[in-house]
Amino acid sequence: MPAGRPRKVAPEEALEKAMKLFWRKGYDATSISDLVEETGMVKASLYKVFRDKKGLYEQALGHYNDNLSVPWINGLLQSKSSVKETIKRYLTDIANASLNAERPSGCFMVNTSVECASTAPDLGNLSSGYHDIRRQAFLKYFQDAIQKGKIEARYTPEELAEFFSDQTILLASLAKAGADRKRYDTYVKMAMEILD
Amino acid sequence: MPAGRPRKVAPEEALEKAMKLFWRKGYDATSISDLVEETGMVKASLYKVFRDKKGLYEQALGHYNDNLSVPWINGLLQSKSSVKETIKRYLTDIANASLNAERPSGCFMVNTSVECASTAPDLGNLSSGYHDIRRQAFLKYFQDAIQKGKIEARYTPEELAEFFSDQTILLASLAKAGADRKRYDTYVKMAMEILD
DNA sequence: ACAATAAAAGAACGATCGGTCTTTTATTGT
DNA sequence: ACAATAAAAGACCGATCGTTCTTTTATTGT
Repeated sequence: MPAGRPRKVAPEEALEKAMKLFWRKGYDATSISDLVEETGMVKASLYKVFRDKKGLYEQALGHYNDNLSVPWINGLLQSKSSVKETIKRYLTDIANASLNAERPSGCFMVNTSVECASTAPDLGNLSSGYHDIRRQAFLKYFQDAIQKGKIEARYTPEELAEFFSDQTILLASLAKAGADRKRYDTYVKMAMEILD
Repeated sequence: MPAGRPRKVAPEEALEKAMKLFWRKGYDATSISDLVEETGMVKASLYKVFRDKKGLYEQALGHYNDNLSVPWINGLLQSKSSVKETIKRYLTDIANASLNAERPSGCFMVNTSVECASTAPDLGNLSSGYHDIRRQAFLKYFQDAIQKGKIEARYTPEELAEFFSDQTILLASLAKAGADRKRYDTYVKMAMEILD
């Protein structure tokens, strides 16, 4: 342990809580005071550790990608089920998460793209990069599936990756637009038709 | 003309300009000063005419619905082309609009849902209502199309309305997530498959 | 015990926020 | 000409914004 007064809150914990707050409220509507209250970390330390509000947001978004988005997709990639079952699971998992009132609604990456694309282009671009990572994971999955003959190649892997990766954006936004379980079920059923 | 000093800016013009600014920048990131500068209307008059910031936003969103969303869908309803052509036109029109750098990106209603659903629930609910109007228009269209035998009824009108109305949300968000023309084309081609 | 270290605690910064109020100016009806 | 009207013009409000600074306190190494 280094010299000096010990931290009240570990940076990792603070980042986790900041992520959830930004995810729920967005960039502009979340104030530094909100973040101090939520994380329990004192204001000066927030600036010391995370540089400034934008720095904290960037790290929160990276934390979301590393701890939620990427593991989620890796779960997909490693599934031993059929392609249809795997993709359907992915879509319904998003639906379930979106309808879970405990969680912040939507996807942090989508929220960022929509809110920040015009007003904070660097945050928008950062988010676009994470969208690309998700699409690349889908691409890898479909390339493998087609190569192994698990699905017939009616579309290229690139097309399938584009389509299903993009469904993440839609499903994440649906709850915010007022959709309930029934509307989610209808939508997922129809989107799955692309694999029939 | 009533007594008193005449308006520098007509309320209708101010509303139009306020709408575009809110649409582009969002609720929180748009300040009253921004609105004064953009509309040319003095601050006191903005408050006199539109009550407050939220009142102006509500009216701007209504203006968007009445002047952009509803006419757009009415154009759809009155199309004499085939269902597939009509729907494809609707989707590609959104893609074109989204890729047009002149326009604010995305759909004002979607932006509102995503930004405000958690932090300003009344604005979120207002937006949900307009989403419902759009879905109802699609419902009417597909009910009519199926009744007249213009498409085979593989899905109920409700399901088709849900699916294609929801594509609006996705397509509007795609540009914000960094999509280019090619990705739009791929996506639209695949979404159209639901009508094959 | 004591210097060095580093975070907590919280005061303080100028800028801007949404919103109101007073004063001036332009118009209409008489 | 002149009272009535209503918007323009802009000063002004307290609160809050993001950010920095100083002071106090808790810890480590000697």
